Amino acid sequence: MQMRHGLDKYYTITELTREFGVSTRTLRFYEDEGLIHPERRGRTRFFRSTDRHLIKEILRGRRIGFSIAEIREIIQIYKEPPGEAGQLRLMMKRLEDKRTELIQKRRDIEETLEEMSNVEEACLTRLAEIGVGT
Amino acid sequence: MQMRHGLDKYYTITELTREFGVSTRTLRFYEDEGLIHPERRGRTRFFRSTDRHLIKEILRGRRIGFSIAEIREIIQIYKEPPGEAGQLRLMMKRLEDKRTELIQKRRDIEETLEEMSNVEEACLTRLAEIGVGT
DNA sequence: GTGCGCATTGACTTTTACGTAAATGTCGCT
DNA sequence: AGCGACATTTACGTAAAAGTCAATGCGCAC
Repeated sequence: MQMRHGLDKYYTITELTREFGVSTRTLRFYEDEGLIHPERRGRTRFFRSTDRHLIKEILRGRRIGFSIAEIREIIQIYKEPPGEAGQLRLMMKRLEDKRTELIQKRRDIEETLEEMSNVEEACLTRLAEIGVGT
Repeated sequence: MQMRHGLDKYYTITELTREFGVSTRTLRFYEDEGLIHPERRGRTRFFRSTDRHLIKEILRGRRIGFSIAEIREIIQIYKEPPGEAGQLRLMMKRLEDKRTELIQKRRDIEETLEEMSNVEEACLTRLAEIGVGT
């Protein structure tokens, strides 16, 4: 009995680099790091939609400021959630820590966005002043 | 005529490292990078409250993911907003870009927080299952 | 089959943001 | 004057995340 998933689209490496605005080096790097596992035909990589999805998540993690190690860990959790109670509890504690960190980060962003609005307004005012004299 | 600000508190480097949970190396590094300018008595640094405030902002920028160069630039803007119209317009464009980036980042964080909630819930369910058998 | 262009690989390099170690200075106390 | 506790300076180290470069391979259009 064979799994059949022939209808999944294949993506080439350059397609994905274009879609996500990253270099081929980056995607190969992620593969080296064990984050994605594109198939091969000869030496050429063929990416499944699952890889594409993973890449999306990796990039999101990157934007948030997660390290490769952290991202790998997260992916691992999705692939095989820990079964043992101690492991589970440990994981939940770390989740809690991460959550705190992210909430702080969100607050930081919000404060910064507000300040940026102020600066922008000041700029507009200043521009208007100058503009009058022009 | 002399400016008098004798009542400002001085902070030692270790006070600040303790308050902010960073190393002395980090604060000296920020000074080397021209982000802060503590005074000196002999070779010893004495930090004013303005430095302390700056450090707070620097660390916030760091948490958000700004590079030292970006942080320096932001500080610069606060110190002397550009006077010329072209400069102003350029700055506003870059502000706009940054804003977009930050908003994306905030969305990333929110998505991640949601997913974390899901994972956490799954963990709890799993724990309950195991717990029953224990 | 030859040339073209994209792919791949491996090795080396770079940048950022500090860490770390060693040697030396400084200050208050006794 | 000497001690201990911090501070400073200089210089080298390092980890993460790619960038860059050179050599080579593969497929296919002509």
